[in-house]
Amino acid sequence: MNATSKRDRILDAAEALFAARGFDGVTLRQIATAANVDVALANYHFGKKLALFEAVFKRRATELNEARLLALREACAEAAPAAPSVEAIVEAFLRPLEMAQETGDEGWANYLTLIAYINNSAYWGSRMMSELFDELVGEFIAALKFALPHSSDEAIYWCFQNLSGALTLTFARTGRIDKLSGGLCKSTDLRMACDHMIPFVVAGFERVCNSR
Amino acid sequence: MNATSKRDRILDAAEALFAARGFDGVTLRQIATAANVDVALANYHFGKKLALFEAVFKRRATELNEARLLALREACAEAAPAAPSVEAIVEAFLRPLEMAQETGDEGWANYLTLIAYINNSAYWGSRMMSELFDELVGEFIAALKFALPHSSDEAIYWCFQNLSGALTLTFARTGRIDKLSGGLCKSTDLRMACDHMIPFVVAGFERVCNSR
DNA sequence: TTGCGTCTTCAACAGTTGTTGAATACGATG
DNA sequence: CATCGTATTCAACAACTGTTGAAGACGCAA
Repeated sequence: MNATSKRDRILDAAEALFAARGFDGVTLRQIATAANVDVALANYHFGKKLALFEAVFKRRATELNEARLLALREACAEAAPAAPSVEAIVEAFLRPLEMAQETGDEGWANYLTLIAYINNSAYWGSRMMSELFDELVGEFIAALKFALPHSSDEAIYWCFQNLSGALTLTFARTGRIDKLSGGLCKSTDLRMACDHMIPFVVAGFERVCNSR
Repeated sequence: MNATSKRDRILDAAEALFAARGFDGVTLRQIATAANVDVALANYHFGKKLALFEAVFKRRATELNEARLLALREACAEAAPAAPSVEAIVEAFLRPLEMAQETGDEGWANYLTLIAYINNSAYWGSRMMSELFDELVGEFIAALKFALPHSSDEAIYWCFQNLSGALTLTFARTGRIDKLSGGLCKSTDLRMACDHMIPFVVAGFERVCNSR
């Protein structure tokens, strides 16, 4: 019924389940059942449970990073030799995520939820995010420093943390905003979230990073 | 060596461990060991593991909510009959958290990290946050609508989500900003985080919620 | 066919999990 | 003292965990 290989089915099932319940909240048997596969097969392809977790996390990282980096380079090139606007930088950071969603691929949505889980986790956060995303984030921070030359570095890092937090909670798709708004806002609607997040974040950067 | 009751020691240990590793990442035996207590005692006082988890989560909720609500009421009273400023509302939401930290009580810091874990979790998020915090959040949203009369409700909810996300990631204390900034910013410094978060968030609200 | 490397299944392992019920200690009340 | 309710410990349960090694199935080359 499913055309993909068993190896990919394991990755997909693990992606969905790890995103929903976290590393410790999921058993290999649950993953195997969801993937319609024998328990031992996960071990054959990926080794230990932790290695499977990392494989899921790494699978889509490079594709995502490349799309973001490309968008940033374009924004910088358009504005050169001047600095790009903060808005252009933030757009480059966020818009590629919508494309990921617009493919209609539920896997991408699960992946973003997994990122939210890891990035917000006291245990996994610094352990796993740095390796795959710090280089990219460094480029964005450099661009922001260029766009906000009067700002202290400290202010830029804190503002970026605010951006990262807003994004992370949106990725998590907890459904809380759906309840709070009485159904007016849907936490699965990444496009609407970004449409409101971008001007919000840009205004924050401009106010905090221009006054010192 | 510890003057507190065993029941409280269990709560404290569970708070710290659940915050660090999540519900499924912690065993009752780890909690019992950390609290220097027998395994079965947790079951005697709290029943099932899930009930202990909820007890930890509820323990400090009312105190936190009351402090926030008091701050909001004061801000509203000062401005009455006009609406309070967005800044005053956001301050009322965030400043009580610093007081929690300034007591030097490590338990409060752990509790806030636990909130971050729950609020950002796809599984626990809407399940547990609503019951304890929705009433309070409703009051803050009402105040924000009053302070931003030209805004659509939709915009206010999305902006509040951004605020909530920024706050959540800061609570999580993942140490990632420490690495990114090369030690310039410390994720344990809640006061510095709030000092940058408040103007950031206020600027976001004002821009997004005044243009429609 | 035979062989061979890769993929997949099966059965089982030792260790750990949450949870329980009986037994024991404690501390106040009578 | 004895009594009683609460608090705590002890030992053990059945269920489930990640992981493993051997056995089987598959596809392809010779």
